[in-house]
Amino acid sequence: MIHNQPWRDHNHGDCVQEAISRATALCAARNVRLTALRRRVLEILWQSHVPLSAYAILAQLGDGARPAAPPTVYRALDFLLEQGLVHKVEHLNAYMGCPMPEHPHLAAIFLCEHCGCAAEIDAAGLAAEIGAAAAEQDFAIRRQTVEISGACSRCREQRAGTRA
Amino acid sequence: MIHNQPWRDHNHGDCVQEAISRATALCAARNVRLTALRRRVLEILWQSHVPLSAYAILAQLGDGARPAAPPTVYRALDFLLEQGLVHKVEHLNAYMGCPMPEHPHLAAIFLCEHCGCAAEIDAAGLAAEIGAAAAEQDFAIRRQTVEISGACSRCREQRAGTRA
DNA sequence: GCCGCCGATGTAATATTATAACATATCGTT
DNA sequence: AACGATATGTTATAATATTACATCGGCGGC
Ligand SMILES: [Zn+2]
Ligand SMILES: [Zn+2]
Ligand SMILES: [Zn+2]
Ligand SMILES: [Zn+2]
Repeated sequence: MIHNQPWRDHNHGDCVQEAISRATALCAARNVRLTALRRRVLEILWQSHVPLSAYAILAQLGDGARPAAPPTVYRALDFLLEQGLVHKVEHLNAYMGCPMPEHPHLAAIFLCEHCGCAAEIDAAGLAAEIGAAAAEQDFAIRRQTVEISGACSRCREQRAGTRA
Repeated sequence: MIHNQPWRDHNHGDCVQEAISRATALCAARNVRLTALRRRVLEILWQSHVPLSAYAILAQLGDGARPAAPPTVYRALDFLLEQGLVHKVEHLNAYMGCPMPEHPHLAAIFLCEHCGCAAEIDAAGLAAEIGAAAAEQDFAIRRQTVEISGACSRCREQRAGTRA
C-alpha cells in the first residue's frame, strides 16, 4: 500500500497538515514534548518529499544571521527518529518525514535519483519475509532498512519525451 | 538460502580462498584488472566477517611508516563495488566482501550489533516482492539495500548464559 | 627502441556528516 | 522561590568522503 506518491500531483498542503497534526497528537498521547525546535525541524522536513541532510536543515534553522550548530539539529532528529516521526535515508545520509508514525513499521523507501523525491510504502509483506529469514537463523531484529534507488515514472516519462 | 553464517564455527580460510579465487576468475572473464592494490583491499575485507570502514582499511594498507591516503582506498572500493565483489553496509558506513559476486543480486545483510559480524543472504523472495512493488508504480530499480540489525543467535546464547 | 596514450596510483587540500564535552536556559514540580 | 530534570546553546573535534592535479606504468603505433 502506497502512502504517498510524491511524483504524482497532489495537494502537498494536506501532507504537511496531516503530518504535523499526527505528530502533535502522538507526542501528546505519549507524553513527550514536541518542542518548538523539534516541530520546526519536522516542518522543514515536510516542505517537500525530497529528503534533507542534517546540514540542509541547519541552514534553514539559522535565524538569518548565523546558522545553528550541528548538535541542535542532530538532537532534534534523534528525538524525531525515536518517536518514529522521521526516517533516515541511508543512501543519502538524509532524513524524511514519516507519513504513518503511529506504529513502528518497516518502511521501504523508493528514491528517485533524478528528481530526488522519496516515497515510503508499508512493506508488510517484506517485513514478514524478513521476519521468517530471521527466525530461521534465530536472529533478533532491532532495526531494518529497505531502500530502493532508481527512476520514478514521472522522470522516466519526461526523459522519454525529451529524447523523442 | 544462507551463504555464510559467520557466527557459527567454520573454516574461515575456505571463505578467504574461495572469495579470492572467484574474484580473480571473474575479473579475468570480464577483462578488468584486479590489480595488486585492489586484491589487497579485498583480502583485508575478507580477514573476517566484520565489515570494515574505509579508514580501517586505509590503516592496514599503510606500509608501516605512513598510512595510505583516502582516495587510494575509495578508488579500490569503487572498483570492487562496481564489480559486485563487495557490498557497502549503510548502517555502518563500512564495507564487506560478497560471497557470491558472479551475478548481480539483492543482498539482504544481517548485522549483529554485539559481535559486529555480518551475514549476507540471497534474498530472492524479497527481490521479487520489491520488484512487484516497483512495477506497480512504474519505478525502475537501479540499486537496492536491505539491512537488518540486531542480535545473532550466538551472542544471545552467550548473554543468556552470563545472566543465569 | 621510442613516443604518446590511457588507466591506475600518489598527494594535498577540502567537503560533508556526526559526535563529545561542557555551559546555559527552560519547564514542571514542590 | 528552590530544585531536579529535560532541552538547548556553544565550541571543538572526529569520522567519512570527494575534488583536483601530479606521477607512474603498461601497451600499441611508429
Ligand atoms: Zn505531499
Ligand atoms: Zn523522479
Ligand atoms: Zn568465514
Ligand atoms: Zn553476534
